[in-house]
Amino acid sequence: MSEKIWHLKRCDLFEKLTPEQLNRLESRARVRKFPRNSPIYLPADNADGVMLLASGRVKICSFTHDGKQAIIALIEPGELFGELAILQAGQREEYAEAAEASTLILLPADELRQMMEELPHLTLGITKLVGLRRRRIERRLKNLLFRSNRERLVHLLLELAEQYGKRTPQGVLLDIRLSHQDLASIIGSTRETVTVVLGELQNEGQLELGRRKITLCHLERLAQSIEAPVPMLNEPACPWPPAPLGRVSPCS
Amino acid sequence: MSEKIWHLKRCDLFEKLTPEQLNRLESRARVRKFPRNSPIYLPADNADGVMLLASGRVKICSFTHDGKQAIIALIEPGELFGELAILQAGQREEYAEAAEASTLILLPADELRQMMEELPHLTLGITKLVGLRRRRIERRLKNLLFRSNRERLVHLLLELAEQYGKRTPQGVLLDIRLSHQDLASIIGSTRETVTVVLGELQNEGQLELGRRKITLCHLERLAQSIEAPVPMLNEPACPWPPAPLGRVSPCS
DNA sequence: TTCTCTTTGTGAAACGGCCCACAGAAAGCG
DNA sequence: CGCTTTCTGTGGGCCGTTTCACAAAGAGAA
Repeated sequence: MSEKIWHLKRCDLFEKLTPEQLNRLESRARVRKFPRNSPIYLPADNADGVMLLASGRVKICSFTHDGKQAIIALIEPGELFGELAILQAGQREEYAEAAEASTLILLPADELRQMMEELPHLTLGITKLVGLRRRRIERRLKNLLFRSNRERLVHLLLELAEQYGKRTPQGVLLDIRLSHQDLASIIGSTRETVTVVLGELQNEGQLELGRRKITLCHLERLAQSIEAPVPMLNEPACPWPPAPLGRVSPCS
Repeated sequence: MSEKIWHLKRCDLFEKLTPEQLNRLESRARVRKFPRNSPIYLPADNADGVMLLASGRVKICSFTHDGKQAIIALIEPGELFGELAILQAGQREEYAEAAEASTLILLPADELRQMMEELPHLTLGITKLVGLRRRRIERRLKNLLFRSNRERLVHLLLELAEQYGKRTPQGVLLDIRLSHQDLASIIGSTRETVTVVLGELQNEGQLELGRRKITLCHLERLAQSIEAPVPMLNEPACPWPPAPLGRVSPCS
């Protein structure tokens, strides 16, 4: 029980709740665990709850008519997902799947709705969350329209760098395990094309490939090549990363 | 002044406000008119207000690196836009342009934020608005990924039918004047390709083309051909600017 | 370790869509 | 009313992507 509360408090949205409110939310929350690659919810399921990811990693996807999957978003621990259930019951248009073994906390939508009535601040927080994600998706839409596969891929890499990038002596390591197929599912391309383009970028010295591992050597050059702003990394430890002491990026 | 209130009350979001609240909002609102094709706001502008479209039609767009424009959304009278300014001041990523001569009401973001603090119901309404649009855009994203130009175009036509379709003896008329270039800007294609695909669809008897005018003859067949649900038309029993008196929709 | 499944790499052929160039038709504007 | 601008229609060459087929290497499990 204290475990649930601990996770709830970790989520920005709930950190300002009073202990009573937290207890109330906690009493109606349920913890569930999902093994790797198992579905968390399907479009056909009734959307009556919001999920808070405690640990693991979740993919939000939707099936295309020809059986491929499109990845809409990736969810990290501490993030909420399936939050549109608050606004509208019924069915979802997407499904969620555990990319890794995951633990999550289920919050009943009706409870949240009720709390939102009483706590304008909470509602505002939810609105911001929804709005932020909308902005993110609008940006993705814009970056998909009219752009070549190469440009889309580079855009994606920069986005991933912003969220998952860790500075290392070799460059910025994308600290998330994605296969080429996953990348293709995000940018709407094919696995082969992604492999080829990544290979090209490696030959150009812009990045280094490993198995399910990518290190960007020249963030600035990459960004420049598609006329995008250089992303600022969101590194957990030190907010604005003064490079590791005594180290200078070895990129020529 | 009563004109402003009249428009405010027509917006679902504000219909539950008390007269005092309405007056308060009204006193800080400003009316502005824009000629056809003039910019309403630009990405560089400070995002300090939300707009309510009173009459006309607005395009929400963003420029691509190579100078093309991507149309993100179309706004109809009675709809709010630029609403993300409530959540986050600063700059927008998109710009708005009057597709026709338009009148709109400017609501200062800080005033709205303040009212939202006091009126959970209003906040909930805004959240729903943002969420609804997010869902719409997620659907578009899904429909763009992995689909051919033809499929994307048909999808768009069906979407437009849902929102702007009017039944006529010949079929469902899309009651919105869009050029082939506009359609291309929405689905991320080229003007020529849109022209060709529309021509093909006409040859197949699926639709009839006029200048900036499209009539879908076989909604069901069209929907079937891309395995999409048949859209149900949202025919305004009482359209926003109430139709001129003595006029009845001529739908058979 | 050994076996199996996933992931990555590569090449050839076919196709779709883009770009460019041009022309007629309709609509707006003075 | 003419004139200009916008919109639509059409064709050909070209480049990027997909598709398919196959192979090797790493990861994970027993």
